[in-house]
Amino acid sequence: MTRLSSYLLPTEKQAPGDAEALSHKLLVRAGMVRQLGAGLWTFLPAGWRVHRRIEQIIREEMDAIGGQELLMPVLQPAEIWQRTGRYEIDELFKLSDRKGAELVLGMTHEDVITWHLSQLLRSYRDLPLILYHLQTKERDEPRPRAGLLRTREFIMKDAYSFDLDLDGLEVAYAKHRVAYARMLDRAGLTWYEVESDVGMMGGIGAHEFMAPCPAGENEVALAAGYAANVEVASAQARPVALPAGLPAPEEVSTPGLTTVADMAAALELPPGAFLKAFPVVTDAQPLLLVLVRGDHRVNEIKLANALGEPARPATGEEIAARLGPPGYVGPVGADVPVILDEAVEPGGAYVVGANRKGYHLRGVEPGRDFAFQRADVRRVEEGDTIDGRSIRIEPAIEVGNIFKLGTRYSDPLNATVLDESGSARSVVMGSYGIGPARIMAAAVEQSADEQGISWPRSLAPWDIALVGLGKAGSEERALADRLYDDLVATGRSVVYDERDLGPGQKFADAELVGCPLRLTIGRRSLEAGEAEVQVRRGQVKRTLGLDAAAREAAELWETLD
RNA sequence: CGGGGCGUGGCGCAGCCUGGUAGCGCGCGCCGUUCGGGUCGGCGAGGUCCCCGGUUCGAAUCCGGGCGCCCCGACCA
Repeated sequence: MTRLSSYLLPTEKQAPGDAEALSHKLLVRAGMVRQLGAGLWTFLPAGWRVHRRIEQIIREEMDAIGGQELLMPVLQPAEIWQRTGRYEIDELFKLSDRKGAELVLGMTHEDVITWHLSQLLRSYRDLPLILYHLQTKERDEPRPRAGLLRTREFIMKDAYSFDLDLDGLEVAYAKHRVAYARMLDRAGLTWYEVESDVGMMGGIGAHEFMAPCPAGENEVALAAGYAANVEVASAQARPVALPAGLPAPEEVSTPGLTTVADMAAALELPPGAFLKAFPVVTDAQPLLLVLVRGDHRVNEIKLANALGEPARPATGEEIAARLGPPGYVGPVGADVPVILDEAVEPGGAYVVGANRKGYHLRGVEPGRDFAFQRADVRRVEEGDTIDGRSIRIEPAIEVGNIFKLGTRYSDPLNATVLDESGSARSVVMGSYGIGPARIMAAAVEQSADEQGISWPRSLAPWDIALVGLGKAGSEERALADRLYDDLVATGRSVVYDERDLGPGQKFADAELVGCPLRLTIGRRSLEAGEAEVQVRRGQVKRTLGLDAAAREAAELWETLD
């Protein structure tokens, strides 16, 4: 029985003043969620219904690939995280109990599940295994933002696969890709799977599932047949018109010109005819010079992947000590290794810093005038191409991700099995996460309109909203009461608005909350013997004969997205 | 962590500069009205002005410290 007169659905005309993202505004206005603190959200009854529907879709698809649901604690011994080397992660909440024992709040569950499985797995005959749970995660985010999109506490479905070898992992990984595709299709999202960086999870391969929308905080590079997180994307750069070569580099006076834009204007050359120098420092290298075209940017993740270790920008002192004045740094005559981005033409004549304040060199040819190592370290740009197809970059919400972990966790936690020959082998693991609240926010972002939320059929808090007009106790209300019973009898979930409010408010609320179908009973229904039905998406209205209204509405619901 | 903004009834905001009875819209309660697109009228309730300290006869307002929240960047399994 869901009658709005006694249901906690606190709708608002105005969004919270500090809300920015569309999903943030609408989920609050529609009475689905309320904020408790930075990155801390309460799901109110209607919002929790949506969350639970998403969880159910996830469960069904996990079970379909043989996943077994379990439940692990949020509160975890610190020791396990110390053994895997993840205790130092800043986002990990740390605390101690009354006896002084150190604990953490789990931000994910690789460490715990691997610790368990290290005791439970004995033989290769125990494999393969897929285990999952839906459990709260706690993360001390540097900056929670955008309502449900980045929170400090959230529920995640995380799954873990255990196999004897990499071939087994590939099978489990492929199963999850299928399961995730089904989940997101069933949730009614527009989404794509992209190549991604492995990040702090460690491991040997990863994909992300992205739902494009303006509030997304990830950037995705897309071309026909290609999709990648810009963190790892590669593409063919747009060609640049380079000036004619010179027999040798030639110094030019460029006083006060330290930006590519300033120099491009002064020398009347395109920005792509310059080489920007980024001095960086790594554990292994005291100083490295990274060169990219003037119209390009260094992608620090791709750089770290190319170097095999993270790099940080060199300080002004480090640059001055080994090269020259910051702003005029260049590779010619520099006694440091040079990484040259692949988008730089081998025989081209470029302008570079002269390592002397107020001067640059022009006509510099990589290879002739300085030695280098090649690497793809630039960020892809809008208009780059892949096999001739132009790429675009758009924001997206990361709703899920999957990782090939390998033995990143089984090694330190001694999760081994005996193989057929009787020798111990570390199990090969995969890790698979998906966030119901992000799916919820993405669904709002992707399908809302001027009137409010417009849920995909599979996620709506109720299948049908029934609006009963007229005064309480009126004839049309009695009619609406009967239709409510008929609708419930069809098996569809129904929210019945029998509040003592005017029609405008009821319609506005119904559209804000966004159930896929709305049925209206009013005086008109009495006179004409029909109910009005409105499809939320597109707000198309038609009338149904009262006798068959419930059945026909249920049938219409079946046809919706 | 760097930069910016905000904190005043449930929600959205004004008042602060220039110290002196805390205001507006929405919402809420009651009465009447209306009942297919946020109806109209009347009456009414509701606020530690984020916290602590200081200045002052007097602080929402000025000063100091703290806390909280939002946005941009950094960061982000």
